[in-house]
Amino acid sequence: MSDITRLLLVDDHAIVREGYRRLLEMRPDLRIVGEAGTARDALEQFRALEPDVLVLDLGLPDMGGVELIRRLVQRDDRVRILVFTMHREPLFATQALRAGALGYVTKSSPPTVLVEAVYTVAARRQVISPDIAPELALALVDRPREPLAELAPREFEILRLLLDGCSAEEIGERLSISSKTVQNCHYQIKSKLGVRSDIELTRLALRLGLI
Amino acid sequence: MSDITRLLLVDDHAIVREGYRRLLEMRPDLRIVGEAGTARDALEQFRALEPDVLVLDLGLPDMGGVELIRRLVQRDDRVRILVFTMHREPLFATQALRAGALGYVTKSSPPTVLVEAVYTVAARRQVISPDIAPELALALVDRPREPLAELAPREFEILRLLLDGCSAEEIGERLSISSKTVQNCHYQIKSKLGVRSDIELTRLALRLGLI
DNA sequence: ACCCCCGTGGGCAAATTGCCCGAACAGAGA
DNA sequence: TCTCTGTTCGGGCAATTTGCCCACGGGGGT
Repeated sequence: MSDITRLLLVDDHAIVREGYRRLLEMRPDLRIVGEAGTARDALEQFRALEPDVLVLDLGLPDMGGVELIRRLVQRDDRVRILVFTMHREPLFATQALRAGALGYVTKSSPPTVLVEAVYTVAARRQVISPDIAPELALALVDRPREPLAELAPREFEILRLLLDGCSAEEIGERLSISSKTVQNCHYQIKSKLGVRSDIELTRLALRLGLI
Repeated sequence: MSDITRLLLVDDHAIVREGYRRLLEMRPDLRIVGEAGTARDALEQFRALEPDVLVLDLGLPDMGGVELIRRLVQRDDRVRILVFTMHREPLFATQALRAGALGYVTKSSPPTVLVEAVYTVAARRQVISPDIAPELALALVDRPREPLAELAPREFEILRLLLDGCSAEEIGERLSISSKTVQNCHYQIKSKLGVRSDIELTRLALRLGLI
């Protein structure tokens, strides 16, 4: 095994990606071998390049980040994925880690935290950025059975897109599934969370920190 | 006046800020004189440094970005502010531009768009990133005025009941009107506020302080 | 082998939305 | 007074969505 760690960066904002690309490239033992702005692109490049670590932002335009993690893990459960995102909510972290990510670092973290986390994940060890670790721990202790835990990964994914204001058709297009499936899922979500209107759904999501 | 343009960067994600700091610093006639991660910090540094252009991300932790723009403009209406954000929604752009920002560029834009926009704003000219310009124009043609002022008193009343989670029938009973009238009203409200779903409606109400 | 959950979608009645319309009723102004 | 304009109230009706059913295929567990 080489002593150079090969990275694939996935982030839908090209400028932001360029930014931390430079940050990571300053390390002589890290090499960025590819970049992607969409999940489709990421999957393709991952197959072609076989990077050691995948640095992934959630919220890609064409597929949820969690969904992408699931697919990659399904293909090879030894993939090393470091989630690097702006989302500070414990829910996102738990979803991502449960899906198979090895690390979770927020974009609010100081630059060194990201760099260190890349090395940690490369060594197949788990890491959570310290700024959200306490909340994450508390959230899991306080409410191991919060309503959102009832949601299947896919439902969680679709919920996020719905909360972003996407229509069923838009979501169907992005995820390459029928809009009917999205509508069914929408119904399932409301059913599982015990709300009867989208307004109540949004307010619940607000209370749970999803917005 | 010097031919060097002095910039102040405001973004709550240090890593992201570092990223486009480097991008902008590659231009010899641009100089980043300061950075801030909070609105309070930004105000303080703006007073101290008097930069030519302020590059601002919306969604600071301590104050809304629009509110920060308002305060800066109130102090000196010649400030040159370039909003640089991930938000692609026309609502954010209109709010920011009405508050007094000179430019609005999304983080989905290619790097060169940001750089060009900085020069444009430095020259006191307005700029909108081309990826959202069409939607923004259409949104303004459709609804040129302040959103909530458009609502008739009755519509406002019904809006509040809707936001409380009441169904159309419940509201109809309570107000002694037909549920059909409530539904029509519901539609009128969404139309006037320019939202397409109840989820967007709820989030807009949230931003406007109705919840 | 078995079962169960998950993701996927068809089907279909019931409800809601989107957008048209008109009536009743005010207050404002010529 | 008589129009003009705006608000409230609702009917009508097509198009869409919701609520709830079912089924199929695949993975994982036991």
